[in-house]
Parts: sequence; C-alpha cells; structure tokens
Amino acid sequence: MTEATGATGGARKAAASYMVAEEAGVSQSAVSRAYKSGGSVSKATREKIYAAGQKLGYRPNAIARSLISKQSNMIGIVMADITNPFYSSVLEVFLQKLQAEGQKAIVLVATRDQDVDDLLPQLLEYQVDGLVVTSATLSSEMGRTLSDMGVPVVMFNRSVPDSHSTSICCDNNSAGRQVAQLFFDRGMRNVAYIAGIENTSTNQDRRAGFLKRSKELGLSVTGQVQGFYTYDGGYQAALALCASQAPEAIFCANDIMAMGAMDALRYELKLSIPEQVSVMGFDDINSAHWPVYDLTTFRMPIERMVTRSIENLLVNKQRENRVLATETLAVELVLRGSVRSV
Amino acid sequence: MTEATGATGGARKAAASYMVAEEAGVSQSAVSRAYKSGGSVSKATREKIYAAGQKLGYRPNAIARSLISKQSNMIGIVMADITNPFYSSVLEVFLQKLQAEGQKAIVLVATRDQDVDDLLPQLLEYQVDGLVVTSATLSSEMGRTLSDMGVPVVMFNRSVPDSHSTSICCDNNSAGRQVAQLFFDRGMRNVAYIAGIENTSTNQDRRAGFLKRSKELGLSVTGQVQGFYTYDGGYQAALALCASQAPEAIFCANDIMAMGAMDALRYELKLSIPEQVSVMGFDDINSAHWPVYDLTTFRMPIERMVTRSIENLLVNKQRENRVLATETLAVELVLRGSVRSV
DNA sequence: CTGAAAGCGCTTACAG
DNA sequence: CTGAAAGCGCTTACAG
Repeated sequence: MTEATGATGGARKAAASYMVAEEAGVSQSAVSRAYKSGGSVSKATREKIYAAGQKLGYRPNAIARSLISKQSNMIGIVMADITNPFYSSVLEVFLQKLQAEGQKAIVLVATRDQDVDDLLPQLLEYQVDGLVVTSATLSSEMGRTLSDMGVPVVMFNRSVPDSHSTSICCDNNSAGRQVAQLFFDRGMRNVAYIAGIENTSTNQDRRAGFLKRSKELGLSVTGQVQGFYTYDGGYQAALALCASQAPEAIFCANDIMAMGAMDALRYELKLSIPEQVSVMGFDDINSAHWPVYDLTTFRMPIERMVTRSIENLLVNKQRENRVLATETLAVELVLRGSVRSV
Repeated sequence: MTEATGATGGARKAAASYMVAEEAGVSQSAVSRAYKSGGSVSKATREKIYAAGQKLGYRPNAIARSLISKQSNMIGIVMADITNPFYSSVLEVFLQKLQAEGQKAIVLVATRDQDVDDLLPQLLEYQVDGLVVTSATLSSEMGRTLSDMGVPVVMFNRSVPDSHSTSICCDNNSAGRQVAQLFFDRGMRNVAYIAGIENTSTNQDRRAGFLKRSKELGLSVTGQVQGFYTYDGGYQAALALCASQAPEAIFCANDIMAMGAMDALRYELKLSIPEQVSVMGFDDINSAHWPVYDLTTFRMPIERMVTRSIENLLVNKQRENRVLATETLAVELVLRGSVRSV
C-alpha cells in the first residue's frame, strides 16, 4: 500500500563560505577561520560572520575541507557478523566513541570467507584516516600498501603476525587454560571443545590454551567439533559430540554457540545442565545472564579495547613513524550456573 | 601487555590523476575519463592509462570527485538500539544493499530520547546524498531544512505525519488486530499489553489495533505496562502485570520484551507457557525460533523494506520534485508454540 | 587580526 | 576521441 503525501520542490543551492563573506562584509578566509576552532579572528568579526552564516543557513562543507586538509576525519570499519550480539555491541561502542571524537564511521560488512582486501579499495578512495578490521584478516601485501599510504590499521580481536598493523586482542590462550583448570577443579575429567571458525586467531588461541592445560591436568579431550560461531553451528556440534557418549563438560569458543549447544543438550538430548553436562562460553553477551542460560563465560573489556583501538588510530595518523604493537588485554571469568559446582 | 612489533616509515604521497597522465603521456582529463565507466576514451588510450595507473598505484580520490560532482555517494544512517537483534539485522541488510549499489554508509548512533536533529548537522557537513532514520523522529523544521537542501529522507519503521520525508513501515495496526483475534480464537478472554517506547509510532499502532479489536471482540484488557523495548523492561513488565492476577495472554510490542516476559513468568512466577499464559511477540528475531522460546510473532519483510528505502532515496536524489509517500507493507504471522492451541 | 592568492584532485562543458 | 580550462568549497602560508 502506497499513499502519496506530497512532493517537494528542488534543492536550494547551499550557501558557501564566500557568500557568507559577502554578507558579512569580510574575506572568505575570515569566514573559514571563524568556523575553525582556534582560528585567528577577532570576537567582533566572528560574531558578524556567525550572524551572516545563520542567516544564510551556512554549513561548512566537510568534503571540501577534507580535500584541502588531507584529513577526512572518517574511519573505515570492516565487520562481518554484525548480527552476532558480541559484534553488534562492539560496533555500537565504536560508533559512540568515534562520534564523541568527532570522527565519522564508514561501515562495510564483510561476508565471512570474503577477503577483506577486496573491500578496502572503496574505503581508500574515500580517504579514510584509519581502518578497523574486526573480521577476516588482511593479506600481507594489503597491509604493506596501507602502511605505504599512511593509513593506520587496527585488527580488533584478532592477532595477525606480520601484518603491518596493530592488534588489540584478549589473552585467549590464558582464558582457554582457565577453562581447563575450572573443569578440572570442579571434578570433570572428560571434556570437549566446540570450535569457532577454524582459521581465526581467537579460535586457535582459545583452543590451544584449553588443550594444553587439559593435557597438563590429565583431562581427556573426547571431542572437537566446529560450530562456526553460530547458534545453529553450536546446536549441531553438541549433537555430534554426544553421538556416542556425552562429555562431562563442553567449552564453546563463543556464547552464541554455547546457547545452541545448551538447547540441543536440553531439548533434543534431554540432558540437564549443569548436572549432566557443564557448558562454558566466551564473550558474555547480553543473553548469557538470562535465567534460561545462566552461562559461565568470559567478559572482554570491550570499552577499553575500543578506546585503545581509536587512540592508536588517531595517534598513528599524526605520526611519521607509526607504532605497531600487539596489545593483549585480560579477560574476566564470569562464574554462573552452567558449570557444575562440585 | 603491549608488545611492540615494529614501526613503519611515513606516508608515500598518493598518485593523483595528473601524474598518471604524465606517465601515460595523455591529458589529465583523459585519465579522468578512463576511470569513469562510460567515459569517452579509445581502447588504446584507456589501456595505456590503466598501465600507468597500475604502475603508480593510482586510486581515484572520491573526495575530490564528490566535491566537483556534488554527489558524495554517501548515505547517512541514524539508528538507536543497534544491539537489539531486530535493528542489527536491519543495519546489516542496509549495509549490504548499499554496498551492492556502490554507496557508502556513514552510521551514527542515536541515544534513545536524543533528538535526531542534533546529529544531522555533522551528516550534512559530509554532504550525504540521503538519510535513513530508524529511531527517534525528526522535527518538522529539520524535515523542511533537509527538504530545502535536497537531501531525501526515509523514516524506516516509523510513520511521521507531516515530516518532509518518506516512511516505510509495516501495517502495525492490522497486526495488532490480528493478535486480539488470535487470542480470542484460541479461547482467551483476559489479555494484556506490554508496550514499547511510548511515543513511537510502532508502539502506538500495534497497541491501537490490539485494543480496538479486543474491544470489538469483548476481550477484557486487564493491564498495560511499559517495557521500553528491552529484555529487562519486558521482564519487569510481566511481573507488574501479574502482581495481582496473571492474564491469560500477553501481547508484547517486540520479541526481546516477550523473551524477558517469558523468563519472568517461568523462572520467577513459576507459570508455564503457553498452558497458563500465552505470549506473543513482534519482529521474529533469530532467537524467536529457539526451542526455549518458540515464540509466536510477526515477521517483517526486512529485505523488501530496505530495498524500497534505498530505491526511494536513490530515485529522489535525482529528481527535482521528490515523491514523498508512506509505504505500508504487510507483516506475516508466524505461529509457534508460545500461544496456547485451543 | 585580516585579505589576496594558491592549490587540494577531480569532472565536465567546450572546442577541435 | 582528446585536451585546455574553469571551477567545486574549502585551508593555509604569506604579507601586511
């Protein structure tokens, strides 16, 4: 159903700085200075100019400013999996903090498996001052190209050895070890792992820590299945893991898979959690604390990770010699009811 | 823990079109034409130019193009509540479809209650070709300003009478009526409503249809409580509604509130769903089909709504006389197990 | 503090 | 098909 409600006339030509100058009886450069914080103009002139600007509905053209100043104040964000609650939180925090810094965010979605390299040219054409990549990874060549162009890059929540970029991650390996330890301490001996996407550093690091510590403690790792970081993937993975014999505990590489696994265990396999199977997740997404799941998990310091990412970007775009580093932040274990108590 | 991994040199000056022209031995305008699809250049010239461009790592500067052509190919999106699964889906679809059209999206987050008007100046400075607003609303004055500037606006999922914009919505009133009918047909007589944010058109329309039809059918509406479109809000609202006596059925203005309500009913009030209380949601977010909730709800045609929004924007930015209309699309009732069968 | 002038990197009539 | 030229709306030395 479409209901026409009207039509409007064409565009009125927007006022430019020289028009404001004319109206105020000053030079165009004076107008430019008046609208620039810290610009060198007398109070009287500034007021005259603002009045004229107000009258004409003047709004500085950021595109023209970007062109001449070689600073767009735009940051590109490449993200897959926006609908995963963890990443939608990350995106929200990025947008809020960038907005607070007066930066604009151009957001691109990557389909999983898609090479981020294909997406970057369009971002570079728009002269973004920096780049945040939260999914997939960067080829070494693209990393060098960006570096040559002077566009700083932050890899968020993934570590990429040898890329010409900064990584902001969590200590996933240590977290994996903590899971094995927790399972051991609570008396479980047969454990399993539901993996995320195979070639992501988060998945690899979480698993490596978990397997290593499990071995040290003498835990028997009875299964490892991929769950692709999705609810349905976790659901299917849990069924696969329990095909012959359910493990006592399952470590899922993220929360949403853990929820899929829990639902499979309960509704399809009629197993009770945590009495028969303990489940552990990662991310502490919103629904993790819902009474249905009451999921034991890890909380990442999203705010701080984002803050550090933005700081790194903004500092590095000013510098000739960029500082590339990997920052590894600690995660916080959040104990809830999905892991058996004794 | 921070581990420095290196530092890189400064930026190499990016190649501009006149450099490519020099390298290829043609004019700068030829280069411009070669990189423009449909540009008038001979095959031989184009190839010579591409070779030179390749060699210099040339990438057209979209900022300069925007300035001269008065078309930025950027669309502004203003959204609140990105972490609500419904809106993160909407955002993802918008980003995908805009990308497919070669448009860039600048995304701004609005805090709820914040006037969108405050956010728009920064978007307008960046010369966006159009605007999508999915949260909050637009003042009539700002609507006129945008209209005067020739910036088309689409209000997504909200209808705003008298704004100088297009609305793409669903038939919320009809959906509300269907809920009352469904409750009635399934034998329930005492019903209740958990409202979203009070002054949103979605909330108002869903409630109006529900109340109207309830009255026609002789249903007794025993309670109405605000749930603010959040899980916690729905949880608290359900408790409030059942303070004296639980209704037989509750219509929640969105799914996430319905889930909060269900968890409150089950875990805090020990009521079973749907035997003792039926629950109905709206949106059909991903988790609605999870066995825990198995939620009866409405599915909105997100893909089509987004497609129509973008079409409207792209058509209207070309036109002198814009077509303003309200499009109301049908929603689909998704029957699951959270509403009692007989 | 203020203005005249150059220039950012493009697109697009215009003329040939 | 091709080039010379103007111009988009700004910022920023430079000189006063």
